Amino acid sequence: MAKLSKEYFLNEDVLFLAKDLLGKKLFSNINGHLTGGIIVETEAYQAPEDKASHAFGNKRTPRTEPFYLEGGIAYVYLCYGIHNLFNIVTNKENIPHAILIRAIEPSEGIEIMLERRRRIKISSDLTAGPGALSVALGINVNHNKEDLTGNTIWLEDNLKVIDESIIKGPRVGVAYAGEWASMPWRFKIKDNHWVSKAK
DNA sequence: GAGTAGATCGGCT
DNA sequence: GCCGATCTACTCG
Repeated sequence: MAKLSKEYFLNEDVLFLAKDLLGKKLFSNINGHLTGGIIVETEAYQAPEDKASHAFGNKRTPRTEPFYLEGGIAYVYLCYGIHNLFNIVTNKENIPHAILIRAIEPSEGIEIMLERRRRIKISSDLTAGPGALSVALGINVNHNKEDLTGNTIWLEDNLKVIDESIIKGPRVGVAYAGEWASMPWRFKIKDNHWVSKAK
């Protein structure tokens, strides 16, 4: 399958991309271990308007720098002091859009992912939720600003998911963002076993 | 099965 | 010094 190109991530419509990424494959090749799966759940963050984004109001701090780079790179940050959350930066330079990958359906390197997650058996929560997914794929804050068209973390074209199979809903864990918290910018594949359990 | 506390630390005020 | 784009384990039933 074809690797997604730089141009793909430069698309100006982050909501389209968040939806379009469903069904595509996310891979990592870290320390010689190939792991990956099909994206089944995403969330779009579109600053500067979006109060739920770290780059709300074009805020610039060392942490938010990746948002302003050209699309096609990773934004990885530490949440709750424990979890590495993996985002894809999109759109042109200086437009702080990003997509949080919330869940994948494991396909490649399942043994490796089980080991990283310290699990014996595969279960539906292996890669469900942004923190869990990063552990399974071996992604951490060292991969911040990583080029997503290279050979460490990349995406590939795969299934086409039709609109009828996509559920839209409000994003998770962003209640502080007021009216922006209720925007239906979370997308997931309907009836998929591998989506996160978050409400 | 549902509900909740605790973990744990960088970023920002 | 406070708190977060979360997960797990543990309780109770």
